[in-house]
Amino acid sequence: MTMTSSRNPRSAPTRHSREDVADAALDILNSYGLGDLTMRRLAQSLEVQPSALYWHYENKQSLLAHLADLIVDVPGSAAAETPGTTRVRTLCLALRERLLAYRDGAEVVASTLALGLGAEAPGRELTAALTDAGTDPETAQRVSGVLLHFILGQVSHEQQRAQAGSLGAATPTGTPESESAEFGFGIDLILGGLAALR
Amino acid sequence: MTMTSSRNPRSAPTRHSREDVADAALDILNSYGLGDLTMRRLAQSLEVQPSALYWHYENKQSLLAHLADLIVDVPGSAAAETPGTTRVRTLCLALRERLLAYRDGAEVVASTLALGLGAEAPGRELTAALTDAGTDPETAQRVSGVLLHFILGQVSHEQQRAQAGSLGAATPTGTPESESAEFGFGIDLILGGLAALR
DNA sequence: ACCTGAACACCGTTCAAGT
DNA sequence: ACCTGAACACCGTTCAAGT
Repeated sequence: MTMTSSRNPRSAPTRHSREDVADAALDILNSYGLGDLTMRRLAQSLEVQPSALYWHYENKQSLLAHLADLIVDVPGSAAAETPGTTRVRTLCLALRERLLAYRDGAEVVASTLALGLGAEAPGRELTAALTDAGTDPETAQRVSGVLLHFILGQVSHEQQRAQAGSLGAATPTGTPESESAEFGFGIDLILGGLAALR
Repeated sequence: MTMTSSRNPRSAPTRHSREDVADAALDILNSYGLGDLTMRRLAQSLEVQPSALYWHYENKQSLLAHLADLIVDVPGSAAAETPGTTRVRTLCLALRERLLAYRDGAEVVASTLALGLGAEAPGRELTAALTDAGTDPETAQRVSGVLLHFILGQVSHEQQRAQAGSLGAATPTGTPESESAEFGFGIDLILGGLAALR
C-alpha cells in the first residue's frame, strides 16, 4: 500500500523514521515474501547501510512484531454491533481478510504471537465479543484460543499453498471460494461446539 | 533417544547412513532446539564436512521433512479400538504427546505439512477415525483439518512458551496440567461442534 | 557409496565514529 | 537524531575431486 516515499526525485540521502522502515518492510513482504525480507535487503531498499536499521529497531524480531501489529490492528474496526456469536464470526472473517492482505501475513502474526511479542489485539477482541455473548471469562479465553489457532493455521496453510502453487508445484490447491468455505465451516464448527456447551 | 553411535571408541572416519544423519539431527533438535539445527552444526556432530550431508539429503528442507515423519509416525500406533469419536480424541492426545516428545516438534511438523512435503499420516488417521465414526468423507476431511490446525497451533505455542520460560522471560506460563486441560477443552469443543452438526 | 576442500553468495548484529 | 564503515561470526548449497 504505502509507497517507500522519496520526496526528492533523484537519490539524495533521505532520512528515515521508524514508520518509514516498517512501510518499506511491508512492501518487501508483499512483493517478495517473508523469505526475502532480510535486514540487508530492507536496508538496500531504503538506500541505507544495514546497521542503520538498528537505530530504529532493537533487532529483526522486534521489527517483525511491529509489522504483525500493523497487519492485525485496523483502527476503524470497532466492529459492527451485530449480536451474540454472529459478531464473533464477523471478527474471525475480518481477521482472515487482514491476514490475507499481506503475503505471509499469518506466519508473521503467528510467530510474533508465539513469542509473546505482540499481535494480541485479535485475541482480546474475540474474548470480549465472546463474553459479551454471555460466555464466562475462562471459557471465552479458551474458545478465543481455539479460534485463533485455527485461523492462523488455516490461513498460513492457505498462503503457503498460494506461493507453492505460483511456483508451478503439483500441490492439490483448492479454489479461492473453497478455501473461504472451508474457513467458514471451521469457525461454525467451533462456535457450534460452544453453543452445545450450555 | 537414539545415540549418535560411534562404534569405535576413538574418532576414526566413521561412515554414515541417511538414518544416522536423521538420528543426529533429532539429538540436536532435542538438546538445543530448531534454531541450532544447522547443516554445519549437524555435520560437526557427525565429524563430517557440511557438503557430505548433501549426499544423504537433497537439501535442509527434505531433511526436516524426514524428521517430521519420524516425529509423527509411530509404528505401533494402530490405536485402541475405542468406538466413535472417543477414538478421535485418543488420536489427538497421542499426537500431542508425539509432538511434545521432541523440542520444537510441532513447528517442524507444521512447516513440513504447510509445504506439502510430508507428515500427512496424522491427518489421514484422523480422517479415517472420523469416517469410521459415521462422518461423511468431506466433513471428516474438514473436521480433521480443524483439529490439526488447533493441535499444531496449541502445541507449538506451548513449546515456545516452555523455551521462553526457561530463559527466565516474564511470559505468563500455565502449569503443565493447565496446558493439558486447555488442550482437552479445545478437542472437546471441536468434537462437540461435530456432534451438534447432525 | 560416501566424503573432502574450496568456494559462492549470502545472513543478523555490534560498535566506534561521523553529521 | 540518524547514519556510515568495517568487522565478527555465522548461514545453505554447489561441485570437482578423492577413496
